Amino acid sequence: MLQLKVIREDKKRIINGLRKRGWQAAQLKVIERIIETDDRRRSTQKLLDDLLAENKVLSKEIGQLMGQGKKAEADALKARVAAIKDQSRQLEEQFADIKKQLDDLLYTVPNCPHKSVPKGKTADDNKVAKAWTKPFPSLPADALPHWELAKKYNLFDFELGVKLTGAGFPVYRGKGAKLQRALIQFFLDEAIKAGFEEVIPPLLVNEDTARGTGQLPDKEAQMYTCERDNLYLIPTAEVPVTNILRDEILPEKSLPVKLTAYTPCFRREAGAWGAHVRGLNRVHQFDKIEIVQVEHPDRSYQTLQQMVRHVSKLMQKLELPYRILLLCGGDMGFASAKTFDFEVWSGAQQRWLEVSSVSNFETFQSNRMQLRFRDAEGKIQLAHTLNGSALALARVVAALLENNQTPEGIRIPKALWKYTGFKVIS
RNA sequence: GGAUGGGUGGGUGAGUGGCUGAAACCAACGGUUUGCUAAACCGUCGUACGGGUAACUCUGUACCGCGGGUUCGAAUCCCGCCCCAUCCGCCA
Repeated sequence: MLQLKVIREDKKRIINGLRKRGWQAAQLKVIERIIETDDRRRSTQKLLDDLLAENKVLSKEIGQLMGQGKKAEADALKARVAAIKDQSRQLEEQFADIKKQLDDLLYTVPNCPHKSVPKGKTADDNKVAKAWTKPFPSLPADALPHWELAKKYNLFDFELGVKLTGAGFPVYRGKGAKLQRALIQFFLDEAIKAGFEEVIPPLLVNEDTARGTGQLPDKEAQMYTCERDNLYLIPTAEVPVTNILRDEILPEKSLPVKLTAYTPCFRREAGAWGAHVRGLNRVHQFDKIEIVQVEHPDRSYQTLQQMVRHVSKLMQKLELPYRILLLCGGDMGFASAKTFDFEVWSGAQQRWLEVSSVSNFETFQSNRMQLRFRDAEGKIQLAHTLNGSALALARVVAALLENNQTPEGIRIPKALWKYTGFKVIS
């Protein structure tokens, strides 16, 4: 969530930012409400603190009087303390109430877009940051979409997944499974080469962790839950990996923290089913390699660019036609200040598929998570968090299969040969 | 799942009702000494939210797993919850 201090001191910038997300005057009123509520919180706290301070002093006096055997005088003070207590109880309730109101309001405000983020409402307003200028792969007229290719070459099986679990849980098999594993290994190796430390986190997380990265309360419906144990299946490795640093105060010299993890991701995608979701285009369980960085605020936008370059390199090595979009305010995620999406061209479907999203969250996550560092002057500041998919598998596989189909079989890009052990699927 | 023992600052760990935001030690940081390193010595060394200030200093409150209760006063006593460790059972 946004920092109160920033909302108060930088109100204009925040309001302008929210306008870029398409916020109207009526919605923007929440900013004033937040400031008013915070004013009430402060004045209530002052009253309460003063009362408690008096209480403390009197209590000490009573103790001394009792020690000296001056019982009558002590009793007189006790009466005053009792009155204070009544009052402070009331104030405490008020204070808790105001604080809750304030938090509830803060939870409704998304991150303020960076100044370079274009204004816009929907995906149509996104800017192409890097277009694909080379020709698309030329496929035969009877080119098959990946779900047909999967049947033809026995690579994965949706019906079987339905039998075992339900729709959206594919079973990969044979060379399809091997390809999956090869990609995971390839992506991890590339991340490690780029200086990320690999971690293998739990796939189930507790409530605090889900709250830390903002899945709770914003995206609760997106997650699968284990109610009995009060745990959540992770929708992305971002959740456990970023939370590794929750409630930490890092020394400045340890920045940036660079972590990577391969995990399956579980998403309910409730209500998201419609056109264009056949095959691997949208599934409930998919594999993803995530890269996470915790960075000094002064350097986080350089770091964002560096992460974009890393993902670009992956695309190039896999010989996939891709483009990079700079998301407009209205299409950005709730927590993000700036996001680049990567899309690969899916030859047989003749459409772009989103395979990566690289974002700078600035202090939006770290504020909620209390992820801080001690700067050169010894002051404690919130760190910036960034993350990106590098890469999400299912759709990459879809594009790979479709784009590389030939009459002789499906060509595997050279970069993967040493991982797959085969050059063609036939 | 059953039994027992625990949760205190970055770590170890003392603390049973007021003198405790918390001893001591370790780690860390700064300094003295030193040719360098080490050792020794000195010093600093929790967080959050307020008030005040031009600013540093100053100042109030809260926090000893979480929530509630008793009391003039709670890290300390009582109740509920959560978590952890060990043993047994089960098991990859």
